[in-house]
Amino acid sequence: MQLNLDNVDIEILKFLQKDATLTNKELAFKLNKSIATIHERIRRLKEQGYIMRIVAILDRKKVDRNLIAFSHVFLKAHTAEALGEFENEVAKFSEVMECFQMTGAYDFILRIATSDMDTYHLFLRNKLATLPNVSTVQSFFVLSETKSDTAYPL
Amino acid sequence: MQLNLDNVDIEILKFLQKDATLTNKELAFKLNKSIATIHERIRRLKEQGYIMRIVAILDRKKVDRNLIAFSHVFLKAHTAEALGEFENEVAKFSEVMECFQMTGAYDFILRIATSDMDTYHLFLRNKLATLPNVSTVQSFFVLSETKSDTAYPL
DNA sequence: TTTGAAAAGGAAACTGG
DNA sequence: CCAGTTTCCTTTTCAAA
Repeated sequence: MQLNLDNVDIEILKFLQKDATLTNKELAFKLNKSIATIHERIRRLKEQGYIMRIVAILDRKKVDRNLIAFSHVFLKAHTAEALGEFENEVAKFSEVMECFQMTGAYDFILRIATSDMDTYHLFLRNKLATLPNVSTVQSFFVLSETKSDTAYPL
Repeated sequence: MQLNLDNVDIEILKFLQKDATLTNKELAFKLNKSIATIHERIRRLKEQGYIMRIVAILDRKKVDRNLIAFSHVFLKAHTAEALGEFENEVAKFSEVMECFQMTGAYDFILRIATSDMDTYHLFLRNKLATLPNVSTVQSFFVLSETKSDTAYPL
């Protein structure tokens, strides 16, 4: 795939993926460009959808999300409606950070963030397992997070 | 767990998790507080580590990371050194976005981002599978991303 | 596209209430 | 915690190359 980006764009994206509080002035200095050029490049990168959003990343342990689980879910029915309804319902649960439909042995992988094992258990029993089409759920729990990166290498 | 945060802090974090380009002035208006108060709250939230960093989230498909795989890795040896060395080596691979040590049937779950299946295959053969202690790798591929959130509910 | 410069607006630091 | 003020810095805009 050919990226529609030159070196300046790529460098800007690399920096902003790590630290989006960098000012245009700081980026201009790092990249030997004018402030106006940096400004225009970032405007285009947002307009064209390369940069989707700028967000604060929180320390999950400080906001009481100590337990991360990966839940592998297998459904009973596999019609388009069944899949779609599961996706809709599961997206409503605040514990669900991510939902992926998968190839292979499972239908979905969910990443669940809760405060502890008790809370996960309640989520599983009272929310996830009550969805009409859920057949089996296999849960894996994170012991430690070795690498956690939101930045794609460019 | 008792959070060390009042309602104003929580509202600020909710907003900044969604959009960190909001100005202090805008937040002050939304929360009916003074600009000075918002400024001081955010300073403390950063200082105390609630806000770890502010980053740009890119559209991965636009930067040629079309394939996401979850790779379940089982190791041969399970000594502290073996685990630690695997973690170190795997963190160096640019394709590895996340690495979790897990409970249950697998030792690690990796989230791998590559441009396509060929590239994943090369990564698996030439990088991951060459690590000395790797016993088995089971790969699951994302067909579609239904929910993808970096914001923890508060 | 890029640039420098000007205009507009926000952040930071401080006051006193 | 807030309103107001001053200073400084950044963003935004624009005409010209």
